[in-house]
Amino acid sequence: MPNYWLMKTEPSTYSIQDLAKEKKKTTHWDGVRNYQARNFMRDDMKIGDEVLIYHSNADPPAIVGRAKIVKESYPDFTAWDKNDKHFDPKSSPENPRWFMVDIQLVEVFKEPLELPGLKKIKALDGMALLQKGSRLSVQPVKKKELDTIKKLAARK
DNA sequence: GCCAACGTTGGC
DNA sequence: GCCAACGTTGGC
Repeated sequence: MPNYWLMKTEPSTYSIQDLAKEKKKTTHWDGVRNYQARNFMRDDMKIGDEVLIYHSNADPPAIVGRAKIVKESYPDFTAWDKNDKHFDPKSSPENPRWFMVDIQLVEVFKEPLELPGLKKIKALDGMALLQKGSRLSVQPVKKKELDTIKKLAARK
């Protein structure tokens, strides 16, 4: 039983267009420093799981495409790098605190599904992304929600 | 740039 | 273990 996910990124830092330029369109999703998000990546993400990519702090914020998990969790080594923005002195190679997965781009939506529009879709009412105060950068998505998103993306 | 909603830290 | 202070996220 595959799972479905949504992962946020700030396009000014790393956008889906950046992902599209990567070798094999694959990247490691580093920098997550939230325990709940980490647990999803470390414990629940399996190869082949589908992922929606979301641009936060964008104008407007939007779901911009899809990816899939191609490598299951392993330690986020950027946490050990003093010069990294997400350096965490409490994480070490012996006792890693943070984890990441590799994802590969599947599709960049022709037109981004913008947040204000998504809010109007009844079928997405319960979606974690649309809940007030939801800040989780890695969150589960229900099958029904994923299907709705795919349909919306295909319609454009 | 503002600020509400969260998450984390650390004193007690 | 409580909770105030502080830091971060992210829409607007």
